[in-house]
Amino acid sequence: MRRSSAQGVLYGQTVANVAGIANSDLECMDILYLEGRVSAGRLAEVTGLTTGAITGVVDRLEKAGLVRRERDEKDRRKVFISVVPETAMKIGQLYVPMQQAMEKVFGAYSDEELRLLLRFAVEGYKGVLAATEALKGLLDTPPEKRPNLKLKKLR
Amino acid sequence: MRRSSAQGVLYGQTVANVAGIANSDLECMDILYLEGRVSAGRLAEVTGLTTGAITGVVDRLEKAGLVRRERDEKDRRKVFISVVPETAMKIGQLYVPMQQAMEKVFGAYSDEELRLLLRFAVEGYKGVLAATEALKGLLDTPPEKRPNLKLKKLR
DNA sequence: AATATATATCTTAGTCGCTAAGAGATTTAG
DNA sequence: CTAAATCTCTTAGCGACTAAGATATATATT
Repeated sequence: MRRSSAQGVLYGQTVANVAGIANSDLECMDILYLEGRVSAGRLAEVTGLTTGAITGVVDRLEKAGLVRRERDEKDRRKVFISVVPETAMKIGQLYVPMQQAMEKVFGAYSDEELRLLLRFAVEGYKGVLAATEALKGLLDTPPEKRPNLKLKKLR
Repeated sequence: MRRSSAQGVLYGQTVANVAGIANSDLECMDILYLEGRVSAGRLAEVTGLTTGAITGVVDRLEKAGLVRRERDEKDRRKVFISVVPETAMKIGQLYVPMQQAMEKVFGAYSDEELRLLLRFAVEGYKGVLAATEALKGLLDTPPEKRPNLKLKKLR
């Protein structure tokens, strides 16, 4: 599964490269697909980038016609980002090979087996989230018991 | 699963950040763990970086004491990279939360269910590889039928 | 109402890893 | 025994990122 994950990252890099956008830009497109309309700050949160970096990401994506900025009328400090479906579709096409490959993989399982895989996917995601929390904890609490590499402070 | 994968990438970024090395550096450490002793060129191949970038990666990792360069005595152009286990272990410790979380997830399944998950992992990896191939094919064969974003040529 | 504090995004300067191109060293082919 | 191929490293320049602070708007305090 680690290998699949690594290979999946490579796939994404190729897509970004071909589409002529940066990796982070594509990552943000992905989030926008998954979460829909999202504020700039939330993008920073989810990607782990600074808000300054997100400004750059959205600038590039907007110039490429892939997303739109929309000021929130309720809270005029906020900027919502939303994908422009017609343009974003072109990038989506580059994922067709991946989708087909996955359909083929999943097609080999019975409904009951798929239920197990779904359960695993959900539980696995919870696990990764828990691990992320635990890592943060590991970094906050124990002072000097960690690998004494030169630690850079965490954002 | 896409979400898990994205979150896993974030986890890795945090690890790299804390360890004071670049993302690509950590990715290479990962590959070195999985594949053992590997040539600089192979690292470039697997990561999708240029050989020049790999030189930088290995320079930094070597300076941090995480890997060693070894010239191949059979073919003296080649440079093999291998991890220094004692030092690399310190980074490995940062993956303990992830390992524990995964053990917990997998612990909830019977042997038979685990066999299914293993089968899925193997087939899934094959699928991702196939998709990568298909993507390359998609880029080579049809000339102008692709998303007409400004295409950067592929490495 | 007026001021202070907090929040959300953007701006700027500087840093760092990456690519492209080519150099150096070694191996393989003709 | 020269020529071409292969592998790594070097160099110059570029572009995305961070850190810090500026700007604009919202919320809390008096």
